[in-house]
Amino acid sequence: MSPDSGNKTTRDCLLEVAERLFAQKGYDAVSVREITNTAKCNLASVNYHFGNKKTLYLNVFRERWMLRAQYIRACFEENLAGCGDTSPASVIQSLAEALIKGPLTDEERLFHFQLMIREMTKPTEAFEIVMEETMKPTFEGLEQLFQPYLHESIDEDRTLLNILSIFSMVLYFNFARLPVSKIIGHAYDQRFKDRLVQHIVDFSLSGLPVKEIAR
Amino acid sequence: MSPDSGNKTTRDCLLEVAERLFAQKGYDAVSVREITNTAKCNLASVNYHFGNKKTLYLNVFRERWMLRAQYIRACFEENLAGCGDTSPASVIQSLAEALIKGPLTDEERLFHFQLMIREMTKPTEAFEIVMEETMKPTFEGLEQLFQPYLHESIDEDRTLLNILSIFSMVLYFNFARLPVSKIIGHAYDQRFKDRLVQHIVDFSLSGLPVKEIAR
DNA sequence: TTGACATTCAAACGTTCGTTTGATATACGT
DNA sequence: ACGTATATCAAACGAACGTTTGAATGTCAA
Repeated sequence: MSPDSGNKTTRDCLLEVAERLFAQKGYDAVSVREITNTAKCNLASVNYHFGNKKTLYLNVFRERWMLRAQYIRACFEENLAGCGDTSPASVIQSLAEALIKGPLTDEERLFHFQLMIREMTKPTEAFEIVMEETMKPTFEGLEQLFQPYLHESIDEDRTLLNILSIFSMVLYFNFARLPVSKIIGHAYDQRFKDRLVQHIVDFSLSGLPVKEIAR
Repeated sequence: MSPDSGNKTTRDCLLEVAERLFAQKGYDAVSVREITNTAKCNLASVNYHFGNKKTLYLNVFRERWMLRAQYIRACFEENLAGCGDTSPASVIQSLAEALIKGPLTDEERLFHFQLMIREMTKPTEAFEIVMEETMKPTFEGLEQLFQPYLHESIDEDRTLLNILSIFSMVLYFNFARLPVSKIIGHAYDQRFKDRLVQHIVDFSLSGLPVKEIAR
């Protein structure tokens, strides 16, 4: 018997289903039975293919989450190359587009950032993967890109805070779609995403659009 | 037998312990036994005082989370009154200080935002409390405060996006202390919090501190 | 002192959990 | 055709779960 529909292996099918469920509900709220029932395979297959539930969760990050992170990064670099320059405006635009519109489906993007948020609020072993192999390298790259354009008086710490601020916006608008929709008052559709990217670029470059120089 | 130490009632003690554990681990990762053991009271007391585990969780929001939200709001209004004006700079400064340094202890603040994040990633009935009774009124108030200072061409939606962006920073720097510390490379102490408030104000008003007018 | 009520307690309830087992089915080199 | 390795299966394991029970304790007005 093949798992689920299609020609995927049981192992891959388990990873796929597990990612969705872990992202939606969190590790503890998902049972092995729910995973194997959804994947239409036997209860024991989780332990057969991954040893235990915890290792399955870890492999979701190793084999699926990391892959998506690489897609996003590749998309960012492609976007940036298409800009012709590496000005802060181009960098932020490329980054926001890769993260908000990017190469992933809406569903994948939601899962990706939900898993990320879960690891940040209650870190497990997967946190190291997210942190060391994705965030740190990305942030260091951004730091290098921004550095030549920032005032000389800006030290490394302040640059990092700036990057973290941009990141916090992207993160928030990705995982908190429900509250964002509630506040804004309309759907999280393609038009809104375009607007969001533009907003993130504008805000990151200029902050609030205030009238006077009360800055 | 009184629960825990001190003169608190069993009920209050349960709420206090439950808030801490739910914030740290999430609803499903905390058992009723862990709560009652930590609170040094009987296993059955959760069901006696609250009916069931879910209602206890809900009451953590009703009786504790809402209270803290009110403290923070009061602190914000106090800060703003002390500024003498309601310019965006004063508003953001007052808001950031109330949320980052504020009237709560570091621990309380962490729990507060962890619970908030959990409701945003996987909303339960408590989400309505967070959203309707706290976030929406706050955001509407901020909108009113910012409106007169923003360019006439800025519509309501863009103002809300600006507010959400400021909020996303505050939220992120509050709940993601671990990754922030890892990225920045030093502790989340008082000095850092001062610096954080200053950064949030600066970034919200001006965005990235770029050299030229590449804006 | 008594009776009524509120609270705490140890023990048990039935259910679900993650994991293990041993039998069975399938695939493939020899 | 055979033997071995790989994969799936139904069934069961003990442990932990949320909840219930009924007796024991404390409190206080009458």
